[in-house]
Amino acid sequence: MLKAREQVSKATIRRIPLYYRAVQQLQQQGVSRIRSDKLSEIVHIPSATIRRDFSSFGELGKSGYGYEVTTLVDAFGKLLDVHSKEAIILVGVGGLGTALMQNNFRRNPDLNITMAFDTDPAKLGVVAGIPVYSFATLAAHLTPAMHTAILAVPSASQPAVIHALEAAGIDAILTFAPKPVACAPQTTIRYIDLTSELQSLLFTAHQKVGHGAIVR
Amino acid sequence: MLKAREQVSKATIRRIPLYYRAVQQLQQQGVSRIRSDKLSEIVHIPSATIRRDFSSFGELGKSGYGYEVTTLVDAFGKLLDVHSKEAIILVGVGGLGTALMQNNFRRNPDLNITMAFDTDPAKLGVVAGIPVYSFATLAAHLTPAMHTAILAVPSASQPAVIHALEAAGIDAILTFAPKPVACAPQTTIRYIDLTSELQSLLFTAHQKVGHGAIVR
DNA sequence: AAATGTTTGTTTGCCCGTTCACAAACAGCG
DNA sequence: CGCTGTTTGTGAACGGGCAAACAAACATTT
Repeated sequence: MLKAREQVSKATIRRIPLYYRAVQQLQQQGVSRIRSDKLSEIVHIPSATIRRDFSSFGELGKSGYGYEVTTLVDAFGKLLDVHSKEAIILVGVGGLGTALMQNNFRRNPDLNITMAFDTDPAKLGVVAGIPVYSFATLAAHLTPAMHTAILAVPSASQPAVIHALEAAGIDAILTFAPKPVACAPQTTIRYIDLTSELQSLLFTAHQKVGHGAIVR
Repeated sequence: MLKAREQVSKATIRRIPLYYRAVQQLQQQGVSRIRSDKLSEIVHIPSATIRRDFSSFGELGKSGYGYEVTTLVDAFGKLLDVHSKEAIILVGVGGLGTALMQNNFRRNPDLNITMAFDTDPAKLGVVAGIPVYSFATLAAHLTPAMHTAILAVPSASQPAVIHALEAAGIDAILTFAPKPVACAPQTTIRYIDLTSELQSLLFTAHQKVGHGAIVR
């Protein structure tokens, strides 16, 4: 059913979570089968792209019929390693960090921030049911199974934090600090820079007067 | 000096804020000139790409010399319309919305959330110095100069909110709700979906064991 | 069981963005 | 002022992802 993982294009990878969410909702609504052109209206992605994406994971559908929703949910769930109870650590318990802890990916019960760290002694304790430890005790609290971190720290301290995380075995990092940083080759970093996003949004909005656009 | 705005590639647009931040820092550090290969080490973007990006705004540099930092700061500042005091409205004063208000793009003094809206009467008042009004009074509080909004509302209510915003003259929207939505043609929407970002990060991190990657 | 209509998976061509590589242009210096 | 070394800007090749189109495959109906 599922192809061996050859090379899946980065663009496709970024769309998997969208697909997964959509078919999950369909399943909850009691829909048992779906065609690519109908799904296209839901996720706003061309049906040709959808079929090409799906086909890169094997033959999930049937001609003249469509896709079984259950099949898709299972396939994407396996791909995304849902139900593997990913334990995520958070570094930086400021305004943004606190908001993330309160939210804690409620939508996905298997993605959980399990502990947080900060250098400010005033921040230590428990926030939204999650313990906050001193950043100095990072290595002592990490288990070998933890390899994912979210960073909500000031840009200035980011390089040092990333260095410490790598030393502690973290190899997947999502950060909100805009400072580009050199990292170890096995580390994957995803930057989310809110100010940049906003500025480039404003630029395109001003540029194309009269033509709207959805920017992904 | 500055080219008339022809077509600037979307990829380039997304990099402008990075460049702007980098050259601003250089200026603060007293650096007066910079070469493309040196800048490449700072922003982690190939020097060829940097030169091509810069050249799409005119001839900003001098052969055998490099770029005058002042020239770059001016050019990117003009491009991004810095100092135009963009007034931004926020809809949804939950955990994430509150964090955004506290932060309020402090790094950029000309990007400001000036007012917020929520449907919950308990949320009304003032948060971080910013007034929070009832969402029902949206149209009454907006001025014609306001055309940018940030959404931190539940997915379910997003379509209705976007519809109301468009009716009130908003045409640039940054949203944190993952639900894809149909919008008017003149509206530009940028989605930031934290769960999706995290899931695709985990997928690539698991996929490429032994090969790291910086995902932008 | 055959005929018909529908939908997938894939092929093909296209477009955008990145990278390479080099000629032209300029700074620095003797 | 001419010479040398350096760096830009860009033409050309490359690669990846996207949209269209179609043959093959399956469901459905008679």
